Amino acid sequence: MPFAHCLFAEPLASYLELSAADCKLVEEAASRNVKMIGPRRDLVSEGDPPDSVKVVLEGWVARYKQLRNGRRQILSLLIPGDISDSNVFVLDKMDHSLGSLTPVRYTEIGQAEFEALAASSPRIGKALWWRELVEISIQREWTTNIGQRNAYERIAHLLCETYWRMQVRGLAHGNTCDCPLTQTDIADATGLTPVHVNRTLQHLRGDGLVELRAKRLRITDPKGLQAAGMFSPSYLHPAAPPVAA
Amino acid sequence: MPFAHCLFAEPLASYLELSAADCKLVEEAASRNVKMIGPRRDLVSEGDPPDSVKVVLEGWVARYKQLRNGRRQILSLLIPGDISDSNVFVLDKMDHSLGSLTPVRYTEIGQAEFEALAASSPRIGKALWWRELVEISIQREWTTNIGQRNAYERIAHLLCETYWRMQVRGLAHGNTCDCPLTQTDIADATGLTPVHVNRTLQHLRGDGLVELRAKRLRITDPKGLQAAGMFSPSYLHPAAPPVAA
DNA sequence: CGAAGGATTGATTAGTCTCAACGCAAGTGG
DNA sequence: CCACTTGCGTTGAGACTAATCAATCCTTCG
Repeated sequence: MPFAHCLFAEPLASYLELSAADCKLVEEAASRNVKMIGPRRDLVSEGDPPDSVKVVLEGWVARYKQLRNGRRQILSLLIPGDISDSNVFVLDKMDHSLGSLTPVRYTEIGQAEFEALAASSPRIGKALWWRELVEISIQREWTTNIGQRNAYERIAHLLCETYWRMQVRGLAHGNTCDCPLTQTDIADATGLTPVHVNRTLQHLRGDGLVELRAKRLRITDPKGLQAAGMFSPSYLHPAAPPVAA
Repeated sequence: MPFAHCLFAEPLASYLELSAADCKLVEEAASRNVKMIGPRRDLVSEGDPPDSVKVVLEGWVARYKQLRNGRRQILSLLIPGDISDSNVFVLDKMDHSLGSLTPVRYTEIGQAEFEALAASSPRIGKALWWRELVEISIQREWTTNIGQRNAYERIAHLLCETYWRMQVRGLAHGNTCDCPLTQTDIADATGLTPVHVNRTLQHLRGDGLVELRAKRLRITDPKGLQAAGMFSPSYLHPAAPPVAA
């Protein structure tokens, strides 16, 4: 299944030069147990015992926490090719949920299979650690984004990061890419109100930096947007091409 | 060196029942290359190539990012027994810094030694993954804290978490523990201003929940503070005793 | 004793939230 | 094929949280 190969094995391979044999192992693991789910549904809910690692093949997934007072925080976005936490098995239960933003096609890899995969080659094991470190690195950047930047900067940063990640996966075309986020999603990801997100997006649009309409993101001024969001991609630790400038 | 044992090996051991032999390995790794550093100095700076894993033996360390506009975000706090990221070696360079808040005694474990340790026993490897997952879990909670809670709740949550972690390590006495954070540190950790932190602490104190004076934290109303901060320790995935109530 | 860092206070302003309404487009059922 | 529904985006007015600026106080320490 070339699709699974392209999106799961390749990001790992690009960093670590996995051997053809390694790639085959990864590819197989990611094509064994493919599932589909509709939009706005939980793949895993808080409290569930973690029983498998998920690999997103198609569509977007949000990692989020729901608070008792009704508010929710989106913690991260999983785009095609992303993996939910490696080795979650060592935890007793999920402290957050994974929910689809779109219809999603994904793979589940069980504990035994995952551990076999991780142990099958030192390079694969290392690649999985790398993915995990990049994930925590992104999480730290989000903490910083919400803690230190104002609405305008936050949203600019989020959109920059999103476009950048899509583009590294080969999912961008020119200055545009899919982006199924609603303004409410953006609000939940940035710690703002939907109303304020709306006004801020208008502001960004008015400044000629980005447009976000009909589930598509178009970056009209890449340099400007990066500057506005104080975005510097080093925290993504990419073995990757620079953004189209 | 029983101290290193107690603070580094034991947290791992408590979760995974490391064998005596495993403990010895961990203990040895953590006592080989001990260093000291004064307060308010960087152990590692952004941009440095990561060459070792650090284990905090004594004192507090903050993981932080410095922004160009002068603001800084404290990303997490390392208390005695904590490790900086396992396997950082797979990254090209640090995207944040580690700075001491107090005089700190710590250990550096180089790449070869660390990898040997991780591979020396499946239980140790698993324990290191567990630590890493707990760390990312805490980071997610911080994102949520800053994104969704107001100043009063944020600070209550931070102090709850801090006390809880200290107490799990055996570093609390009754309802008090050391806490070298200045109000400016708390501000940088919660995305607030020092001035507002000051007023909010007065508020918390006035409500009889906590006191923070002379580098000591005293929780005067544990239940109340947990409620105020919406604190529930499940995200710490503790194999641990409940907080003194 | 003087210096310096940290804590505290006051007055003012800015950024963001809240509440409430309305618009628009796509999908659905009669 | 049209009327209704529903989800999402947009707008306005007013309230409030937290930021800013600036000064003073307290404590610790050399």
